[in-house]
Amino acid sequence: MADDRLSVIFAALADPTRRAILARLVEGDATVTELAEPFAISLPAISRHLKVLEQAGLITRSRSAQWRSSSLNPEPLREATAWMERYRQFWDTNFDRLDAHLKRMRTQTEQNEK
Amino acid sequence: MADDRLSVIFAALADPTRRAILARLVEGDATVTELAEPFAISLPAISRHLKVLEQAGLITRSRSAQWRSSSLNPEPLREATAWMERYRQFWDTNFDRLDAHLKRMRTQTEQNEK
DNA sequence: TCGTTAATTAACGGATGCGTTAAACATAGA
DNA sequence: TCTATGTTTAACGCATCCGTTAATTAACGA
Repeated sequence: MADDRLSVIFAALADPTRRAILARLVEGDATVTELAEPFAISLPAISRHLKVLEQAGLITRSRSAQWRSSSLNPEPLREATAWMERYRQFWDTNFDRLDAHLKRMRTQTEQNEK
Repeated sequence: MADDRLSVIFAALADPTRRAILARLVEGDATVTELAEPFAISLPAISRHLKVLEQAGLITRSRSAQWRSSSLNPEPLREATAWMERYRQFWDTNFDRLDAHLKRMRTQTEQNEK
């Protein structure tokens, strides 16, 4: 896999188990065992998923005694959506209104600066 | 890779060459050869990337004589952003979507003007 | 029909992804 | 210190991804 940041983020999201883990973390921090509970896969597998999420910056982890707590850090999702926003005009008709509005504002600003 | 729709979409986006192809298609439909031109990889490799994008629904293809034209279909991006939107409240405390969008657009515009 | 152009498919190699089980590590606590 | 608990690392198997080159398919056009 390419190691640029966006690729790492999208790759992390391309697994349903990892997306489910993120969804679970919305409800609050959780330990590895807690996160593993809903899934029919081994603990080491979950551990690896968490590593992937951590490397993508989607979670941060803290240790307290022998427990490793994961917490959600959705900032990378902002980057990912920012990338996709560039395509919004192709599916979102509201964008046209917004874009027109923006253009008007810019024109206005430019005139003000003259 | 899991074969659910979101996984397929995110996996398709997890490659910089494929994202570059999508970016190129914003400017209009293109043939395989045209799409391959900026890259230092072989035509068959591009052909496979296009297949991945097509299976993710991100492009549609038409044939005219011996040319296969690709055109952008960003609908899957809407699905992907829809999934991510559920996390927006965690990164955008102001939650002023319009404002954020305008800010992004302005930045982009400024960069384009440089 | 033959040659040219456009694109895909076939066959292969190497890297990575995702799962497993077994072993190791880290900490708490009797 | 010994044991239990939580988690990670090691080692492996198998599937998939991503690239290559060579061969094949498809359509045009002299």
